[in-house]
Amino acid sequence: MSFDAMPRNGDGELPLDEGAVREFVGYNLKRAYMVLYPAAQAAVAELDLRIPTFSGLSVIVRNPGIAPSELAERLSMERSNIVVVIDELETRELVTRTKSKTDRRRFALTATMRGKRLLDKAVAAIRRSEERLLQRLTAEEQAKLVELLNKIEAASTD
Amino acid sequence: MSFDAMPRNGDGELPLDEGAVREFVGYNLKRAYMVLYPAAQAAVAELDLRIPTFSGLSVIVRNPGIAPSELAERLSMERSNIVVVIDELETRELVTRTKSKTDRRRFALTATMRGKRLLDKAVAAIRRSEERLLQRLTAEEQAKLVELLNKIEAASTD
DNA sequence: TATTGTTATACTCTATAACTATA
DNA sequence: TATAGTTATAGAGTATAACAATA
Repeated sequence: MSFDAMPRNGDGELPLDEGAVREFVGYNLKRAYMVLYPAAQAAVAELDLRIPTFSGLSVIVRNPGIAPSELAERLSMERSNIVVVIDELETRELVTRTKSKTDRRRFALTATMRGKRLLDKAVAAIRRSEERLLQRLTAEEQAKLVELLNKIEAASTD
Repeated sequence: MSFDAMPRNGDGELPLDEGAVREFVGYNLKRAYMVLYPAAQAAVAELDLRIPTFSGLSVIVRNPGIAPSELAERLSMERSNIVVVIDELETRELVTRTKSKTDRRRFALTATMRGKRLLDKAVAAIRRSEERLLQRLTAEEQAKLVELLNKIEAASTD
């Protein structure tokens, strides 16, 4: 059984149908992402960070000596775009770039104390943002959500 | 109890830590989105459609006579960007733009038979794409995922 | 030859400002 | 005065191509 769409009178009185897009997981994913992303963006903007720069810093802090190409792969970013991120971090003295001794093509990236401290602030800011926006989800639901999202991510290598 | 990050030797032998970004729902959301989105993009590209254009068509088909501004609100897009979408759809004769009689500022958008047929093909193409990428999720898991995503989306009005 | 870092450039989606015609 | 559609433009994130230095 099916229903034909009802013609509209142009006055906006009838409720709008969502359209076929709603059937897709990808669309629902995007709509949720568009809630969390701008909020996280605003949170780190107060610390003069962009999201890609924050992400880069967060990986460098946990992996002292990491090379730009490794960082790029870890974040699924292009090397050319990672360069810009590292430039930002180095200019602000949040990260140091030192030449590798074993392979002189490479750089070793290390977070400064200042970088670590700023990361802590940024993490706290995004946490506050997500806490507010994820209020309707229990801790179990949030864990389940991440689990399901990670299954999709893992499917990319199939 | 905590562990200090282990310094790297620069040869890429040690496994890389994910970084603090992984704790955030937003990051996991993005990673999953970056799997589904390019796949959907490739699917509709075979029909010479962009994702925003496909989305617009899908809403117009289900809401004959809808106005551009209503379409923009339904898809959370700017009116200025919706104009481009409608231009594409009208040029390809997938949608007709006719002046409203009750309010001459408005247009009534209606999908042509050709538009409806193309939408069916596009929907089928994205379905195939998602079926492949969501294989690791049961139907119940997919439903649960959408439910949780929609809770996040609903939080944007809090 | 292949890889690392780099630069320059282009592309997509999204956002903002200003204009016109109608209301 | 407010709204609908429109145009032009800018922004952010991402992607591609080419190059020098090094392996």
